Amino acid sequence: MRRDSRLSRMLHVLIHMDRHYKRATSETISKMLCTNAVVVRRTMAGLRDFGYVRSEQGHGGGWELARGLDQITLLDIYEAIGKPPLFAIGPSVDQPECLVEQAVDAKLGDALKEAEALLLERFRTVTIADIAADFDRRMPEGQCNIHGNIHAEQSASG
Amino acid sequence: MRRDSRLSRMLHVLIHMDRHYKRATSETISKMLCTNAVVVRRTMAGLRDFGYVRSEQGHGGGWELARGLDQITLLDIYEAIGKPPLFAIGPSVDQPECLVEQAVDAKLGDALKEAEALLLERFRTVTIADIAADFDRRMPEGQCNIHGNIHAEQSASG
DNA sequence: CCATCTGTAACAAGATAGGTTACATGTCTT
DNA sequence: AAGACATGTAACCTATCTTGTTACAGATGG
Ligand code: FES
Ligand code: FES
Repeated sequence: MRRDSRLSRMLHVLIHMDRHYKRATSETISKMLCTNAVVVRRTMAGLRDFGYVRSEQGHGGGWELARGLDQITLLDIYEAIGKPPLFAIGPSVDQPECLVEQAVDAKLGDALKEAEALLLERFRTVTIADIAADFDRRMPEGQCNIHGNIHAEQSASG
Repeated sequence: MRRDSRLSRMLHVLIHMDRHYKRATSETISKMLCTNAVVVRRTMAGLRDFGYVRSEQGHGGGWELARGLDQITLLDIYEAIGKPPLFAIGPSVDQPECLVEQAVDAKLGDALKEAEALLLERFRTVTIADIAADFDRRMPEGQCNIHGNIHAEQSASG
């Protein structure tokens, strides 16, 4: 597989949980994300450990939000999924002996650090509620009907 | 392997070619980069196609610079190696139907685009000569002795 | 007890950079 | 012309990482 999509996926599911579900099972979430329930548990385990969601086992269990979307930033989720590497390029060795390579990696590292700082600053200042507000602008009715069957089934049982 | 190191490697070798060699074979370069001669040819083929280096076959052949290091930017080399993806994170699907996911990817994409623009701007404004100047500050004698045997052998024959 | 969940280990699949082997082609020396 | 030397390139393997899948243990409530 190519690029790590865990951050995007977790933002997606958190907004759906806030808007459409009180509580959702890994199975339900896996259908939204077009993936497997084990992948959902694996990824959301980090969010649970950081206190952004709660999980309950057994009959009637599942996942639910532990705080409001305005209290969670993109940076929070990025850290909760384990701070995966942001960049796909980098030096070939960690501690090069060659002074030329040291100079190359230093200059390249400066540019990467600047870009990383900018990216993480954006992550820090954007809450998931901000993204949900963008969703509201795209769909004023507040209802996304692509997986309407799942939503209906849940809101009937919830 | 983890992160694409072709940009770093090409910058490294171009500076060595400017400072220590008139002409270098793929074999010699592969020893500098601790890799294989075929990998060197494969990667430098892009630089040749863009006119930054020349290659000559046959006896006495090899690679040489086609222009001064002050005439080559990091962006030039990044493009010459085929513009590999810069980021290791991204959305899970290209054209999501779900409006929530569209909002997530749009917001995430904005942050990534900003960081990418900054990174490419740095690449555009830094020449390889700038990096070589940093090398001079680290090693005023202008000689890196780690692979001194290779350098000596080349400057004797060259 | 049993159905329903999460938690987790173990392994397979898919993608990509990099390493390796093999061979064709071009070029200089003798 | 012969042979050494060097690039050009295809083909295949390896390493690593995210994701997908199967299997099973443990918790929970009817
Ligand atoms: S995932 Fe958004 S409506 Fe189904
Ligand atoms: S690679 Fe820099 S001295 Fe050998």
